[in-house]
Amino acid sequence: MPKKVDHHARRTLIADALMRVAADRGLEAVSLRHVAAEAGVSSGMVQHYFRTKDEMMTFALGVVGERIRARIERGLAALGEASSIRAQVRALLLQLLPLDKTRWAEGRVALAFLAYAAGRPSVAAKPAEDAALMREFVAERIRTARAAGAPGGAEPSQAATALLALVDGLGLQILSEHCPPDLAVSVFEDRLDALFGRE
Amino acid sequence: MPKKVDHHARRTLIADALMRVAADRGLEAVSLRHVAAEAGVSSGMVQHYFRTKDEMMTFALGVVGERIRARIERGLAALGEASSIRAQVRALLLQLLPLDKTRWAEGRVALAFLAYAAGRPSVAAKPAEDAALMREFVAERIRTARAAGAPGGAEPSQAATALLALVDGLGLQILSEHCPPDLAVSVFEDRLDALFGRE
DNA sequence: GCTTTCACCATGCGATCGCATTGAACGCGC
DNA sequence: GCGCGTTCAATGCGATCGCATGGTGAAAGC
Repeated sequence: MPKKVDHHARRTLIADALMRVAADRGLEAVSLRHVAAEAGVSSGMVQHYFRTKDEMMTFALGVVGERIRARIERGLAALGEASSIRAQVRALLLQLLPLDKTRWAEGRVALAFLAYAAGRPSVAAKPAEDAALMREFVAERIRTARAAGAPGGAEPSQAATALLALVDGLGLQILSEHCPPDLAVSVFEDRLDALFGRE
Repeated sequence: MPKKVDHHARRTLIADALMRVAADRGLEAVSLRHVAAEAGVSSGMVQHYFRTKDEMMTFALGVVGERIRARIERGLAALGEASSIRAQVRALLLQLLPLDKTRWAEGRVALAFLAYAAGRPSVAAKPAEDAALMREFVAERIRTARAAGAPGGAEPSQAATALLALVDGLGLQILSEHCPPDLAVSVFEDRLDALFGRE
């Protein structure tokens, strides 16, 4: 075999450029040529690693998902062993809020992709699956917290849906600048208090 | 003056076509030609009523906002005079959830516009203003409900932000099919119960 | 009746799009 | 050292884009 090249690394490099373009010029500015220019490579090379634009988009969407997943995992790991359920759920969902520059840009891209994926079921499948897993995770935590004496309320899976929706909504408000980040966090913490008790 | 034509009606006709295209083929399929074809007019006419594509987009966005506003007003009016505060807030926010075909399509368009308006401050200004008004409306209702004995909680304006965010998030989940509409409604009603008491 | 004014259409320009094609450069197995 | 397959750059095709242009037809004003 000739020239050994790390395919995945190259694809990720290109996907990064795509996200940079999408974050500060909008998804409609994402074209093979623009992405190639942003990545500092030829457009021929982009085509070499992604046969179609859709393939490139889908891959980039996957990268965003993977980044978020990794950040969540890191956040949970940084919590240590004997952390409270509230702290775990808090750590998980806080990673979904666009509170710093990185996550803000990522949120912008995610929003653009959300609109892009609407009506492309094959593209939306993976994120939907991730969301379902997350809901189940949160629901499970609520169940065990309730068993340990946390105040009751709606059905756990329903409460999880509500909490996820609240976080999504807060993220949206931050991205569209309808709400300062710290207000969003405080709203989020209030809801956490109601579910798991104040700490 | 020659031929009298209702400018606003023509523009609305075109905006309607734009929304139909955006709803079922995505915002990136919105072009002067496609919109014109969908509206059954020549592309020259579209250009006659909108000097630039951006002007057309902005107008269409305004139409969506106006539709939502009108629907809210109708919903509130249908409530009659002596309706409870809970019923008023419920009527307002229920109009924001994409519960039927019409509102679902509208939600899709709104989502696409949200991504479009990101990074176009002049486009995003009007929706931001509307959102602020709505938050103030809800906050005010919460204040008067509290004065009349409703259970306390977070600061009214903060509670309003939370409720708005929840509705936004639920809308998102419905649009991306992460959550069936009736579950979203039930989640929403639970939150209403917590704020204003069950009825 | 002639001009003016507005509504509308047809055409096309320059740019950009996604993508296919072609071929050169390069490192490996033989 | 020679063929071979991978990597990547160059080029161009056909389609489509936003938009400018110039023209036509019809109603209103004098």
